[in-house]
Amino acid sequence: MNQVEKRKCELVEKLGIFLEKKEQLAPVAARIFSHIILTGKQGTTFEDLVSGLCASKSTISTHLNHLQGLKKVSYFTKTGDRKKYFILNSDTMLQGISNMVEEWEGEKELHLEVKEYKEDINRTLKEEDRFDLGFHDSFIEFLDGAIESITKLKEKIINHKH
Amino acid sequence: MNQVEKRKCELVEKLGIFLEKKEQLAPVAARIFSHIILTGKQGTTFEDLVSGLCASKSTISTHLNHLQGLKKVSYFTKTGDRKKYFILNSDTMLQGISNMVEEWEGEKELHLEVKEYKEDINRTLKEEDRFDLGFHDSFIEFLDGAIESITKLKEKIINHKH
DNA sequence: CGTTTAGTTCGGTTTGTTCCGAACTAAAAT
DNA sequence: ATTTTAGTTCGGAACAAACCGAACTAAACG
Repeated sequence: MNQVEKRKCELVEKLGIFLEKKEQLAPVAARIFSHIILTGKQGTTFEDLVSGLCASKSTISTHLNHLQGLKKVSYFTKTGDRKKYFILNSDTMLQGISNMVEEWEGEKELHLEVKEYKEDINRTLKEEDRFDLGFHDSFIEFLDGAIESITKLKEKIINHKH
Repeated sequence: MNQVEKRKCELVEKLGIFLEKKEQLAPVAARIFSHIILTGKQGTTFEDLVSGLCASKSTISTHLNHLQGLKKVSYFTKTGDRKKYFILNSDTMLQGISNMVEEWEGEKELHLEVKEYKEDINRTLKEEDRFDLGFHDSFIEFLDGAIESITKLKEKIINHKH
């Protein structure tokens, strides 16, 4: 293996570990995703993945289908060529951002619910046992800010594409 | 079980699921954490957890020690009382924020590394196969903004405490 | 028609996680 | 002194996840 390939492999592992957590994927699924990200527009074939990741055909098949189901990956074909060339789905980045927004909105809802619960309980407690609620307000404020700024990023990316 | 207890139980489950993902905890560990969060300053005893969460003593013991190891939970005691009263560690919120900052800084590093790799590879590719790099710059910009705004939140919380 | 290519499907093994029960400890209460 | 309280420790059961190999399909090639 040459230097470039080795560097790619290392980056696939590193990015794989990151994506495994962020996207909740199985190890090999995350590596497939990484490999496709780092190969780019030329596309990656099934065989590339089997040999590049040292995994069985069945494992690659299952996880690759899973990634396609999640709309993270798609493929193009070439005339007179039976292979599929897997590439990132064009809106994967936007999808990732939408997921972050959704997560944060869920987190905000939860903060509101917990805060409401604590407020109700506080009425039944004596002064010194009461919950502090300031943290919830600050955190919700922060989440609103984060949601706003990532929504701007989304716009920016959408505009940049045209 | 009365209405208030039932509401608490439901919220423990809901918050538990959230914390399980966010803090990478086992289900019962996340529920213990939730239960302690939702009990507040009065503190939760070992027995409260065993009966409230319907889990064995060994499970509670293991996970509670784990949470203490992570500095998420601590306890106070009362004179003439052998029980420990478990409460949130006072800086758990700040710790959570620090973790977010660290994660985002790691993500930024990774983006820079991937971008650098893509730039190097781009030199060897023909025009139409080259990677688009704009996304990385936009995302890094966003991360910088997010890091800045959560750092401000941290300051705010620290000041609020005095 | 037989063979190759490009995958898919299924059953099973391996590995890892999560929890429990039983036996234990150490201090306090009776 | 023995019982109770408040836990801890260890071995293993039960379940779930991740991966593999073998057998399969379906299209294209020779």
